[in-house]
Amino acid sequence: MTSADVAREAGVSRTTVSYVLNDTPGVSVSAATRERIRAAAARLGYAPSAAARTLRRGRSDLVVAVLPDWPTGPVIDALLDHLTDVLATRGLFVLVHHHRDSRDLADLWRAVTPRAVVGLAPFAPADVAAMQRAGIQVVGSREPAGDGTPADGDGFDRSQRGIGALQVEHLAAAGHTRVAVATTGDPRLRRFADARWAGAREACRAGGLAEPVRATVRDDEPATDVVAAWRAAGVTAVAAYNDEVALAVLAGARGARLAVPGDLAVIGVDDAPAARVSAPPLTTVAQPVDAQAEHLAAEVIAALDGVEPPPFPRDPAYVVVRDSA
Amino acid sequence: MTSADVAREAGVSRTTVSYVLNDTPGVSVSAATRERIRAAAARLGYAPSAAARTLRRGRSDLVVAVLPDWPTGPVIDALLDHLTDVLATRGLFVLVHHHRDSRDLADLWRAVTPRAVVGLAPFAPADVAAMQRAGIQVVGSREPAGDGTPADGDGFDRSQRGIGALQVEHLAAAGHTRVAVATTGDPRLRRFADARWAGAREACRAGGLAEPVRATVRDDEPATDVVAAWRAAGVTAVAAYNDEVALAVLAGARGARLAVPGDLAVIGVDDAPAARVSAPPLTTVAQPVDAQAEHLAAEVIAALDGVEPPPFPRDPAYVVVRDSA
DNA sequence: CTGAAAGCGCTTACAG
DNA sequence: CTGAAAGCGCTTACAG
Repeated sequence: MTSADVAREAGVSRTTVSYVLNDTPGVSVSAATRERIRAAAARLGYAPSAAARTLRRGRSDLVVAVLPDWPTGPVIDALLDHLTDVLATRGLFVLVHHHRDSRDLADLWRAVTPRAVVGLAPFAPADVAAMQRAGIQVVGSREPAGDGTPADGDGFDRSQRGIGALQVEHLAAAGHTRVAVATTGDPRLRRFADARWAGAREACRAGGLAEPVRATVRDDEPATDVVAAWRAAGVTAVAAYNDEVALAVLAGARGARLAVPGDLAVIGVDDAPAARVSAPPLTTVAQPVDAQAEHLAAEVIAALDGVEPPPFPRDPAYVVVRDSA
Repeated sequence: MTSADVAREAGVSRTTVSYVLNDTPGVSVSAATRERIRAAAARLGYAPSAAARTLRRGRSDLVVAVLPDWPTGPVIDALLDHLTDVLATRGLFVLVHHHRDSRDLADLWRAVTPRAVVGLAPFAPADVAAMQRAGIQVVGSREPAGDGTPADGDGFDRSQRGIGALQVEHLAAAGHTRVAVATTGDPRLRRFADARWAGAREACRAGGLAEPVRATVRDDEPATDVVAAWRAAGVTAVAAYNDEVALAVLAGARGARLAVPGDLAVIGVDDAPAARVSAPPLTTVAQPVDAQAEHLAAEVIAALDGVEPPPFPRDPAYVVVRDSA
């Protein structure tokens, strides 16, 4: 089923079929002919070949969003949701790929030839260079330098450090001076975890608190032992990597017979639904997902149009105060 | 940068370049020439045009997985993860699309021309027909008939009903006779929710329990009022749509000063990490994700190879007993 | 063992 | 207002 079939069926040339079906501006085709062509296309169930179109035009209508390896969560979901909507208005489709390694990535963009690749996971510099050489717009974060210097350009690390700082500042305002950071053991989230830890340390220093301690806390078992150890070390407040980790800390406090927030204050990140129904309800850091989603979409659009990306929104996170801290 | 450039650089024809770079079987090219071609390709950073290749071959290397609209969760994540791995061994890429409506779907597969489309969300029959007409393999669930007849072919409804039944059977075995179902209000999960409700009713009937009651429970606020109403109606056990809903029921029980499981037993679904750290730890229904992932991948492979799909695994869910029921 | 040529289906200058 | 023709980059019978 090709445009030639439609042309034959409608009694016109492929040229005219293409003009009409693409609404090519600047060509005048009689209303009757247009109607005839559309009817023929519909009757035959004609769908143009994306491959041929892409080959001819030199670009596809696809945008690939590359995610970090699992797990992702509701914030990324919302970002992609919005991106999908915004790009749909330009006739572009967002396809999500779950990233494994670099080899995979190169094969991927070669197999898709997308208009743009949006990275929610950081890309290696070599990957970025290769994609750009192939004419693909690359949006999103570069890998940070190995020396701990934050990656430039996207504000990602600044934003993540801000979250860690916000947690500590909230705890400090309540009078806590010995703070623990409950970090995630998931290696895929390392970059986030490290940035937040850095932010927490900076905030402790800036606020004159003791150097914070850091421990890995699993989200699938009560953190009883860790909580007991913290207690013994004089820790009175915990900044958790996310709400799930915070819930495990809450369970650990129950196990260690500690009152929350009396004996131990706990603050999470994400404002997940479960944070509202825990015992006690969880104080947490929320991110204005809408603003971040707007920003990401704007970045992609800017890249597609070849203009300067908008500035990263400044420290957009805020504390949702409930009962745990 | 085309294969012609590589040919010129290596001093051979495009034919030979194609043979060597694709490892076409049955052609003999001298090792020296092969080496020269590979070196030239590497030096020039040559990547074949996916569009041209797809056009020529008549099929791309892409498989699109269509998800239901948000949210998805860890089970689906694991399914896709495994599918990605398995298909990678055949040189195929899995790209995920988050489905909105039918219009969107048609545009999508036209823009991608994938080898197969895997539906984790149900497809409308017209969509399935159109894709098949375009030579795309369609794997996954059809929309169930409007009259409540389960969709045939994929075992989906049978499996979901089994989950609802399993919850009720566990509660009945503990002596409960008045059971409530806490369902989700999320319209995107309606199909799951309805199937599980049907399974719960069947199990009540089969077990000689009273007809169950059903209420919608949000996962982001304590279900205090609903729990109080159930209590007044003599309900002693709740089968929740998932663990998040179960957590909200737990919070409702706290709010209504009810002991769990003494006054009210609660059972969830998913065995999420949070189920292990709640107060009390949550009894829940787990699904052997690995088996389901195997099955989905096998289904896709079968469709690609044009052979009969393997049978759907039978009632694979099981109860994880903790303290809440 | 290697190359010239056809053709996948489309879009778009160009000619009429 | 409409059509014949070129060409996007690749693969693969076919000829040598």
